[in-house]
Amino acid sequence: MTRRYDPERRGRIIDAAIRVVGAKGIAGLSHRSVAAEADVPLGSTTYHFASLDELLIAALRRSNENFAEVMRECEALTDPAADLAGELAGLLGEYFSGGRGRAELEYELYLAALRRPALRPVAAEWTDGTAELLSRRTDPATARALIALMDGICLQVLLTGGEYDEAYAREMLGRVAG
Amino acid sequence: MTRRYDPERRGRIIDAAIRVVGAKGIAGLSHRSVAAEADVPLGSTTYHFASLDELLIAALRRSNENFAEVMRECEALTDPAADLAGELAGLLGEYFSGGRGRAELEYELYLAALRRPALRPVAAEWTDGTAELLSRRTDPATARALIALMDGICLQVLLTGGEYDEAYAREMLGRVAG
DNA sequence: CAGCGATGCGTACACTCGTACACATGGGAT
DNA sequence: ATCCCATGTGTACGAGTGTACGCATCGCTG
Repeated sequence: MTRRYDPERRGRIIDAAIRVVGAKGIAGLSHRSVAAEADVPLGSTTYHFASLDELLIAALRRSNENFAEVMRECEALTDPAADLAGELAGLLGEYFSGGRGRAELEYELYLAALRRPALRPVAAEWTDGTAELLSRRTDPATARALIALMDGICLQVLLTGGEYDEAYAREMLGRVAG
Repeated sequence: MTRRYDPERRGRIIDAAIRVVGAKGIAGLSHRSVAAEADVPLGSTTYHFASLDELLIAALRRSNENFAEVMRECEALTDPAADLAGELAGLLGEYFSGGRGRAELEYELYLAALRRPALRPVAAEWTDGTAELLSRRTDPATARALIALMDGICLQVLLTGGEYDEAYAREMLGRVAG
């Protein structure tokens, strides 16, 4: 809003919340744990975010922006000559290459919308935004199905503790893309 | 394992846990809330399930059995003449027809494996079992992809608050099935 | 420069939770 | 018949939580 003594404070609290969720999961997220991680007093977190849901909304939105940037950087996605399925499968490969940590964190925030209606609009923003990005290469319905399949593949890896198989992902994404 | 004064007690606690998760989510699951729902004293829940993870494992396993039974009942899944994609899309239609409650509950238990390694083997059991069932109609890789796509479609419905579109699901499942 | 609202800070309270533990009881083994 | 242990019960404690509230401090506004 207007000026603040510490204009960065709100943002630093969001960053701290993301680190806390990454380290301890949403179950470990509390006003106090965030305050400690951000090195601000307890009252400061409750002032900027009246409820934990508000904080989660901000964290999910930032997480979405991070991923969206990764996809925008992938120029090949807009190149009509490139193999769309292969590009997407490669993207997921990079996504998992840095360990499960990042994927776990971002999916945990995303999946939190299941039980928190307040998060659903933000989750929908991400789905719609990504679908629009992919719509430059296919029709909207196919774009949504590609996202669904990517989500499902990631979940199988994350939930069962398996390994990501890029060739398999490429094959199946290719079938959907047609 | 051997005789108990109340041989049903353990089972009743699991049922109560499922009801609690359905009503308040995993976040609302505690030894006390389960004990109240099952109408047993607090000490009884901590005796049968040393940790909440143990209780979640039992609940997820029971939830899996419920869904597996639904799939077994669907004889068309083994009929080589039937349209596999159409059958699966119809199955999901029934799944959502009774409201979001049941799907929310079962997915919440399933997704809990993301942050609880103890649940991953149980989640993997479900994936493997379903894949095996579907393998009577296609190759194993395609079976897994069908499950992934179904998971992704369900998630899009549940996370964004949208409606389930059976025709769309059938079309996309058909592309994967080939 | 005076005042006022936004922002920041510290503390206290009521509540829930997991856990531990002492004790009761019934059933199967010897 | 006796004993032992799995099972069942009640209570207490310490830790952690959300929330509220009073006070401090800064910056804009008039």
